Amino acid sequence: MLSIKYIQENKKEVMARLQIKNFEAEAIIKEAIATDNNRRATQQKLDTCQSELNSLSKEIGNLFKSGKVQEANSAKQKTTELKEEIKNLTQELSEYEKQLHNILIRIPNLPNPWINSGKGAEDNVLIRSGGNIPCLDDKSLPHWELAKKYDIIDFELGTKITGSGFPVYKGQGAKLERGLINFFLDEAIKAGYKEVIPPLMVNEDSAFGTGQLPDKDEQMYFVGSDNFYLIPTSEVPVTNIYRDTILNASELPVKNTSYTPCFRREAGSYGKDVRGLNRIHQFDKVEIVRIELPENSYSALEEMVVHVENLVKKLELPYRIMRLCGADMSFTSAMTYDFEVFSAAEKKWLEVSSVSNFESFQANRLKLRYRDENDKKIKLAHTLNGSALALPRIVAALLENNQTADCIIIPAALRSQTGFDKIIC
RNA sequence: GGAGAAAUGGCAGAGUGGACGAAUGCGGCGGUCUUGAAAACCGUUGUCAGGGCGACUGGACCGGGGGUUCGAAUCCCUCUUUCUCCGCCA
Repeated sequence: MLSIKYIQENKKEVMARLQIKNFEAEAIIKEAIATDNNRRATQQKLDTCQSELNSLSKEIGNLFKSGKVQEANSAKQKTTELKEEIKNLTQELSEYEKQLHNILIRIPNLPNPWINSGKGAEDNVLIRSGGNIPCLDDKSLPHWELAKKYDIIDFELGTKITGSGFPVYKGQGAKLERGLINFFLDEAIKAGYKEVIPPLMVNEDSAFGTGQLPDKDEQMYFVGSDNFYLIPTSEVPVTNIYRDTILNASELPVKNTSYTPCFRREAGSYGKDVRGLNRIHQFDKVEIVRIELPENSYSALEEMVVHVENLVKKLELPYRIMRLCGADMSFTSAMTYDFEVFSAAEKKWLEVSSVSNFESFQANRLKLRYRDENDKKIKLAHTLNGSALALPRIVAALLENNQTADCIIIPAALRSQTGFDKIIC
């Protein structure tokens, strides 16, 4: 959420930058400013009334003490009207606050000034690419068939137990999954991230804090009996560790990593890229989350990109890094890099990571602040996160790219984790 | 799940109707002393949204919400959380 103060002070700039996200801003910005002006005027009136009541109350107290009961009682009558007005103004103020809040949460984050607008995914900017795309012969199989051939991932069994999109990993498949999780966690810890294991369900406040609510509630599984949401990413619980917090500047940066399963309903995406592991309802992901001083957040973003790049390099996967254009960026992001790996049998680029700087957008919702060492003022921190990495599509690419006629070769970097160097029948 | 107790500033902990945004201690920050440090002493030290160019200024906040009252940290209702005991249990 953008802060209303910033909007008030930088109206033109805000509108211009929102345009880059193809967001029609003029009407809503005007509405926000008008509502804020009303809010402030109401608060001023209310403050005056309350001040009057306070001093009247003091007077009454003094009158009673000095035994002037008659005068005290007549003074009491004066408060009736004031109290009525205070009641009305309080209600009015809370109405304006609610209104303003409802407006502000509909305004997306400002894209970083470097970002070009674009029309969609086709306008994303290729930053770097690496690795070699393998040449597979005609008999190469897509990963879902490899999964069946080697009996390592069972989609039908998951459908029986739960429903579609809940695969069962078996034998070497399970070990590969666990090995990848350990590999990603170990790499993150080596890079200075602290591992945390958060709850897999969050309350409404947390889901709001990172921006999943109110708009994306249909993407999350909801446990109605307790009003909890199953996390769609560990970004939600891990970032919310710092909700309603004021950190000392010396505590920054905060660098956390966490492995969790992620749960996504994927409502509305049926039939689209859903074969095999490409889009499933429960999947494993290792996430990196950072809280930074504003002046450091972009160098942190670059560091995170390098970290993720090293992971795909070590896995020897062909990859490319795209910087998203305004039109393709998420509501909450100021700058996002997507990582894609090439899955050779499907002949498709698969998104395996998204690394974003949210600047102060999440922090404002979360009330995540720090004390500036120079002017001692409390300011919003910057939050960033990225997948490092999401497992299913990595597994898909590993299976497809490394297949031979009778086995699947495990990349060297992973063998100490899996304990085997190839998957066989 | 049953019974009881509690929730106050960074922490500990006082405060049961007005002078309390809140004693005191610890911690933090600044200073005096010291070659330096410690100790001692002095000062300072919450958040939120306002008004004012500013020095400042008035408002709200004692777990959340509601109520009683001229006036609430204090009384009442309700919710949440924590602790203790009992029951059940990985």
